[in-house]
Amino acid sequence: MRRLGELESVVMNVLWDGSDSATVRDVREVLERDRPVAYTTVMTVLDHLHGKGMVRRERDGRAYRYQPVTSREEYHADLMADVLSGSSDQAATLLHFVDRIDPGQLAEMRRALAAAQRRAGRR
Amino acid sequence: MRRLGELESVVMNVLWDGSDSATVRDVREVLERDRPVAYTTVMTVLDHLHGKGMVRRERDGRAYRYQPVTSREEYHADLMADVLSGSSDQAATLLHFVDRIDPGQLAEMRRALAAAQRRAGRR
DNA sequence: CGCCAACTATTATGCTACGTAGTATTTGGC
DNA sequence: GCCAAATACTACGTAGCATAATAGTTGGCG
Repeated sequence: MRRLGELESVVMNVLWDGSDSATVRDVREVLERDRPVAYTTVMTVLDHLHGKGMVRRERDGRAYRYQPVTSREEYHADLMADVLSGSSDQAATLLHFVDRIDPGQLAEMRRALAAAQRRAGRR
Repeated sequence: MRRLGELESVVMNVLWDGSDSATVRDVREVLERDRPVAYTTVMTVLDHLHGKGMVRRERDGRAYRYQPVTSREEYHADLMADVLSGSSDQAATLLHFVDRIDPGQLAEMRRALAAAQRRAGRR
């Protein structure tokens, strides 16, 4: 999966934070709260994101409406799975991984595993 | 944590595959099996890796001997932990994550979690 | 039904990281 | 003390990203 640049991440977060699809104008309005940015800059970034398969778009009058292909959490999960699959010793990597994360996250992980097991059992 | 480039990854893998520390010459010899590469190129890359904190080095006569700071698996685990900590909803991310990995890895994860729990209990 | 504001498409420029390597300088051992 | 081998310094090309200007298109209103 392609890595995102700084502005690309910011734009994705705007889309993820928004309740539904957004136009270039919509995204730009949010960005403008922090700093000036040209309409075409936002447009180019959204076009890049579209090229990377991060967003879907559809016509709405003259404009496109953009929306994320995956949720923010799915995206992060994909990234994590990518890293793991790139490891030559996944078992060892997982051991180190659970070593690195704090107890709260460990508990979450146990819960997630239990849920996965339930799903697997039902199948 | 800094991301690695293509050649940087190759060089790290040479170090990780080697049993002990390696000089620029050593690394270059391995790389030359696949393609020609200048001595200074390897040197620069190792210097970059040193700058990124990926390798440690010590003098050995005129040369440096390089060795990885972390194991390959620790590195991958760090990357995964980085991605997770960058997520705003880590519980949801973990849920998706366990959804993405195959049953064998799930079993590994359960084992890793159990080991972590044992360690935590002993403390 | 034609115009124009709004939007997209195209093109361009600067920056940074990386890959690549040449040249200059240092140094350890014979 | 010399010199081969190593490092230090410098440089250049490429690619991705941030940024945006300009050129072209179009949908809806008057």
